[in-house]
Amino acid sequence: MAATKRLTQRDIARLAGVSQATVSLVLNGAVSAEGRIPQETRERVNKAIRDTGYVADPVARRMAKGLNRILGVFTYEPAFPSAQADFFTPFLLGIEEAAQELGYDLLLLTGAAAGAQRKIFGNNTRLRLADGCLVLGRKFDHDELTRLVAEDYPFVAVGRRDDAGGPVPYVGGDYASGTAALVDRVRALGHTRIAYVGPSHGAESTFDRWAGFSGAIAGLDLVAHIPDVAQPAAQTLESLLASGATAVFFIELADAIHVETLARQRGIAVPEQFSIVVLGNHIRAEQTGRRFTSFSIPREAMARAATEMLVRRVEHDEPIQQILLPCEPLEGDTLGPAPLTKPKTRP
Amino acid sequence: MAATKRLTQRDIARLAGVSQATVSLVLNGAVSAEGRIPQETRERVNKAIRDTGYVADPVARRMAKGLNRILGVFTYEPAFPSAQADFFTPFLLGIEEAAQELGYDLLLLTGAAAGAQRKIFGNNTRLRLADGCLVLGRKFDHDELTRLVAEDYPFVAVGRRDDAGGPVPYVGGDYASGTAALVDRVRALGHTRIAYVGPSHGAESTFDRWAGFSGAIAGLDLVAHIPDVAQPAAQTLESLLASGATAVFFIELADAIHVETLARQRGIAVPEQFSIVVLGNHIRAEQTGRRFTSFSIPREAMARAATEMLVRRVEHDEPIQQILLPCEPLEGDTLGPAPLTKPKTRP
DNA sequence: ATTAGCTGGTAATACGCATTAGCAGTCAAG
DNA sequence: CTTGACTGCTAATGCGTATTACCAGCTAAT
Repeated sequence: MAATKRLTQRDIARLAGVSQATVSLVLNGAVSAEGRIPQETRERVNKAIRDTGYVADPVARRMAKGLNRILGVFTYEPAFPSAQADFFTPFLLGIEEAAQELGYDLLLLTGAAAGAQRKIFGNNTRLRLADGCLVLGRKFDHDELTRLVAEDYPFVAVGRRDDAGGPVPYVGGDYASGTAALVDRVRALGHTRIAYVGPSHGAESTFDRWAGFSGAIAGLDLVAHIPDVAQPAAQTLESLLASGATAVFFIELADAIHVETLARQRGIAVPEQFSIVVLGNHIRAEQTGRRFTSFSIPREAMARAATEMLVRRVEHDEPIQQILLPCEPLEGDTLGPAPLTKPKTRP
Repeated sequence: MAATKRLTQRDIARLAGVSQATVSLVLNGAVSAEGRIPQETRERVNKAIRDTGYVADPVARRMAKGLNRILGVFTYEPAFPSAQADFFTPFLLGIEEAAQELGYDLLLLTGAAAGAQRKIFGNNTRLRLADGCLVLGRKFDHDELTRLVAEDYPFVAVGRRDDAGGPVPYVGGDYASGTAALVDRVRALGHTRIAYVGPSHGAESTFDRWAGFSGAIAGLDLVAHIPDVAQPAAQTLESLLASGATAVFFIELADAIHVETLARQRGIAVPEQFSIVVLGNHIRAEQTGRRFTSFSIPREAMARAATEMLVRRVEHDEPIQQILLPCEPLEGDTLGPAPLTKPKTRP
């Protein structure tokens, strides 16, 4: 149980009867000194390495070279609590897979919590430990983003982000097109009076949905827009019915569930009398027993793409890119043809 | 958009009109030079730091001091795929929380995958980047464990582990006692003929359950032991019924679910005619609609304790410890009093 | 015999920080 | 006015690696 002293290249060098520099050269394939070191010497060095089980200290490596094949992962909310888990898990999965394939390790920046809201720039920002960083979260801190951009530290956001003193590199989901496609579908099914439940501004993801929506509703009547998401379902349902809408777009799955449940209780058939569309898929939606018509968010693919983009940025200094992945429509069973008689409008 | 060159202490020193050493001293609270640096100088340095947003490079820090407040997390299987997620998530949650409280960041060692099975010791072990490491997984590689122990690298296993050329530091669940307590409960309910479905050896967790089981069944008849877990439920159920057992212990929740479902289909009431006990709780068990009698596995607490132990080991060179946390019984509704007439034994 | 070119290496240095030894200046005591 | 203690700071060094510049020894060409 002899406390094995840390092995260094110097130790290997001594064993192999060469210099530390030679060990390093052998270790690194030494392109610049390709034919320089004969097979025999390599053998001796490699033998010493094998015998001792030496591995280069990654810290020193990074010190010397400036890179360490580590990607930071910053989440604006703790990643694992079950409340968040459903949100982050697919992203983390994609990141982990891509990182593994690319030979990178992941540094979870959990330490830098400043009160309730997490901060990238705490006193002790360890961000720099990593070669680059992926940033996730529902809501970003704009000032921090600005600073990240300004410092031109290599990072990639998962999810589209507005400019922050410059373009932000990201991989997001094309919510706007996804939403627009659903609008088209609704139109094709004969609906003319539609409603929208959810804010039209706020986070980028919210904004994009509204943008896609409002850009696609030509020829349709937006008879109700209920921006307040938190209000009771009964009230929402009342407003919707009163408006004469036959198809409603929800930003929040939760709202859709409440309203649908309530509608069913009141004997209003979905989608026969009333169609519901949710703007984005959500894990655990199946539990409700109802498969809402919506579009898919390719979370895993987004994360993978973001990771790969980050690595390209780190390794090849690739310029900033912004990518939106398509969000395919999900059939579901809450969108049907427009009813011939509008519900409750002609008593 | 001037590409901000990486700031170093030398830059700060220049700005504050002091030496790099002074900056470092100010930065580190400098116990040894407590009163040595006057407030005024500190102010100047701190101002420069504030103005520039300087943060010390953790790599250099680690280089110089040997520690960097990073904990490695090695999982023998990918952590986030949903199949595994249910297994790892509670652990990761506990680790993340504890790490955050203790001011550590987490390094996910994903990179060193060698084929299907992950390896701690790849060519390029990055393990040492962290101050210490937590090791998780259903199945450990014994040789790697041996090596970890031999190198006396600070690590802690989550889950009990057999000696590997020396005691392995771990925080585990006390499956043996948890199992024994369930056996006692079964006995107290009047059962005399019992069965066990699952192997008696293999991973430590399996072994412990069997050990707890076989050590507690004095006075009971073990009328069936079906070590093969993968066989069809019908066959298992046949064997169990044929044996005349009135209470069955399952290692695998999945088996229990299949058998219970089948039993119900055949009109055999659980637990009236037939009691089922599962050795350990499992996330997502609720989805089956049946709450199986079992014991809880305090995964989050285990992970927290392991993290704290690791930090003590790193910071204070604490000697190796082995801790088992109690697994409390879970009432459930699949364990009842022994039936007066054994099912199907007297046709 | 001198030079040029090649082979097989090595010495030296940088990376950014922590830490230790020690230096110049001041002030009080002797 | 010398000594000693103290104050406020800095120079120097080490951590383990990657990399560059360079050197010794040899051969082949001039």
